[in-house]
Formats: sequence, C-alpha cells, structure tokens
Amino acid sequence: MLLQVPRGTKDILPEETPVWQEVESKARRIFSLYNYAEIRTPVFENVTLFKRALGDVTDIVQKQMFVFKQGDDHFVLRPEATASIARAYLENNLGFGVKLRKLFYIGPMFRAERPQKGRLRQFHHIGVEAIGLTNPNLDIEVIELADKLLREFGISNYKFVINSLGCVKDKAKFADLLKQALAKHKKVLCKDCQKRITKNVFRVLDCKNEKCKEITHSLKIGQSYLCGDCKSHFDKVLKGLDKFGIKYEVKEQLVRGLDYYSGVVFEVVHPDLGAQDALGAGGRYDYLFKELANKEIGAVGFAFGEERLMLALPKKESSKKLNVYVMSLGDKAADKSLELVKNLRSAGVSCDFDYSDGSLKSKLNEANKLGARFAIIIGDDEINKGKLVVKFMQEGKQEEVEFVNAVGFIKNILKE
RNA sequence: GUGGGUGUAGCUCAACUUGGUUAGAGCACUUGACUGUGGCUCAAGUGGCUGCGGGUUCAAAUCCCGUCACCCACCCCA
Repeated sequence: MLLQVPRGTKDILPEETPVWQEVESKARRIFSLYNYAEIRTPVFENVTLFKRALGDVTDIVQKQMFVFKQGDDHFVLRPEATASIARAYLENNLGFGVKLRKLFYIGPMFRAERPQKGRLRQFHHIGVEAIGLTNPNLDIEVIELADKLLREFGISNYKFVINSLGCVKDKAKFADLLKQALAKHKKVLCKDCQKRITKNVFRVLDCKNEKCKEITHSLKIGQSYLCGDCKSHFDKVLKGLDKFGIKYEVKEQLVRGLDYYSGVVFEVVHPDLGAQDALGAGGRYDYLFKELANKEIGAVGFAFGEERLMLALPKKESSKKLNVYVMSLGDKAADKSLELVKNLRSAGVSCDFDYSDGSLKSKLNEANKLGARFAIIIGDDEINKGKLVVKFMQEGKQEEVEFVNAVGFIKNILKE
C-alpha cells in the first residue's frame, strides 16, 4: 500500500509528459485564437454546489463524489468543472460589462468510479464555457472549436453526435412523453430501465441492453417535444455545422446525464476508446444559472477527457532534445568541463554533464542513450592542447575546437 | 456497487492444466573482446520474499480461502 498509487490514479511519467504538454499547449493556442481566456478554480468546492448543479439523483452526486469534512464544512473534490465555473462567474460577477464571457480550463477532476478503459478516479478535462448568450451561432462556434482542436491534435475517425433536449419546458415534456411511451413496454425493459423510468427516464435512451434499445428506437417521439423556438434554434445549429463542413449524426437517443443540460447537446465519439466511447461532450446549460442564482443566463460549453484524447492520439516517436553531453577524464578536466557546461547553458544550448566515474566508453554510451546531438570530451590531452573534442554523435565524426571557441562552434552548427 | 480475466526480473512473457531438486527466455542493464571513443556483433555477468496474508501437503509460482491492485465489461460518464 505504501508504494502504490490510490486506485484509479496514475503517475504521468517523464516519458509521457511531453505528449501532455503538447496537447495542452496546442489547446491553449487555439483557445486564444477563439478569444477564450483561462480560468482556474479550486479543485474542491462545497458539496451543495454539485448537488444543485448536477442533480441529486445523478450517480455522480449519489455515489461518485470524494467528499471530506473540515470542521462543520463538507467539501468535495470537483467531479467536473462547469458547476465551479458557473459559481465563479456568479461570485465574481464575470458577466459585468461584457455580453459574453469565454473561458477555458485544463485540470484534474475526481470521481470515485470503478476504473476501466478511459475511466479513472483522477482524470483531466480540457474544456470551454461561453457564458452570457443564447445565440445558436455560439453553439456552432463551440462545436467548430471542438472540431478544430481534434484536428489540431491529429485525431481522426471521430464523429459528432448531436441532439436537442429543448428548453426546460420542452425537456419536461420530453420526459413525460417518454414515461408514457415506455410504460407500455415496461415488462420487456431490463430491471435497471424499469427503475430508470421513475428515477431518470432519459437514461433509458442510452441503455445498452438489446431489448431496451429495440424499444427506444421504435418510440416515435422524434423531436415532437421541441417548441418552435427550440426547433428553429436546433435547425440553425445544424445548418451552421453543414456550412462549416462538420459531419454529425442527429441521434434522438442522445441525452446528457447531468441535470443542467438543456437545448443542444452533443458528444464526440471515437472507436478506439472501448466502452467509454466519448472523447468529449457538451451542450447548452441555460438552466444552470436559474438553478444556482435564479438568473436567466445562456451558456454553452464542452469538455474533453484528456486521458481519452491520449487513447485516440496517433502514436509518434518522442524526440529527445539534448544538444550537448559533456564528459571529462580527471579532476582538472572536470573543472574545465563544468565551466563549459555553464557557458553553453547561458548561451541557450541545452546541455548536461556526466557526473559519473565511469569509463569514457560508458559516458559515450550514456550520450547515445540520451540522444545528445554532440558529445564534448575533455581530458588531460585536451587541456594540454587547449582544444576539446566535439563528437558528432549521429555522423560519427569528431573535431578539435579551441576552448574559447567551443560555445560559438556549437551555436553555429545548431543554427543551420 | 456487480460480473469476468490477470498479478512471476526494470519491461514483455514462459513454467500453473497434471504440486517434485538451484523459477526460465527475450529485451534492457553492467563488464569484456576494443588500455581515451557510443550505435552493430559475440561472450560473460547482475537482477526474483512468483502482489500480500493465511490454509492444505513430506513438498506450493502451481491447489484452496481471504485480501489488495490492474485490465475488460455492466452501471455511470469526459
């Protein structure tokens, strides 16, 4: 236990962090292109925030929260970020003076689920929230942004799945229609679905049981529950996606699990992910601010699971970036070498020194393993001559260079 | 929370079905062939409380029970 990470958590090791950094820096660049600014909220919040935002009956709230107590206060490690950001938006009055706040976030989330492929107890989200307007063009931008990110990451084979739950009234109507329609088939449904009818009807729609699927696909509810405004909002979004050339599939069975969703909702699915096939998901949550602060504020956003992105990312060799590996033989040479190392670094050349007592052979071997472009060798011979040896690792050749010219020599070659 | 599978060297795995001397291989690592020159080749060497705890047995990596973790799926969700 002492030497074991907690279940469902992972060390992200030095070999892997470059990929993470690349994904995150690409995301940051794109976000700034679209005028989204980063927000960092605490990783823990008051329990009540998520109960109110996500819905009391959701599994996340009922059994997946890491809760802890400090004095009389009950906290929870955030299971997702949207609620926190809505809280921060309201608390800091981020809507003041601007019509629209465009925010992005990158960070860890926590859910006490049983781990499996694409599902961890500590995982990372990259997401955006655009808060302040209900305009359908904003939905389009958000989806187009998600698409842009995926293409930038080099991910292919993904697919957008989209639906509209309608406004709060529509959503309630949808639930009623569903309940009525399902009641006729109750006996054929799986046990879970029988419970879901009363507990959370929408969940029946994405049940994986074949019989349940048959029934849900045979229901002819369509989008009859949508009011005129919501219908035309949805149509505008679809048209916009067509215009941008973003492929999607309208799926009437797509509903999101969290209470705060309403209106347009979408998922990005990918075949490499196994059972958890969503790379990311999002939608409108105009209702959330009503729930939290009785305010009418339109908002739309999405989140990608960073670990899931990793699963879908094309594999590629990591490129090692060490420019110079310096090695010395003898104490005098070591002094000289360390001086050189310092000068190289000051000149912006990445470099390291072999601190071991090993043979020259072992040191060159190390340089090879580190992927160094140059090895610099300094021993008594070199000190006497006033010249050090620069070895070109890949080419196998080597050159003698005056000590005073060494930094310039290396910089010159790196420039090419 | 439920079900199935898997835990053996740093890594990937064998031996488990049918218990039997010192638990093997490949890769990696160290050293040498090659006195101050890496990658290729060859040779030698280092490395294991067989996840942990208990039980059965003359004898357990192997059979049984428990436990922990990982993987996959259900549930749920990014």
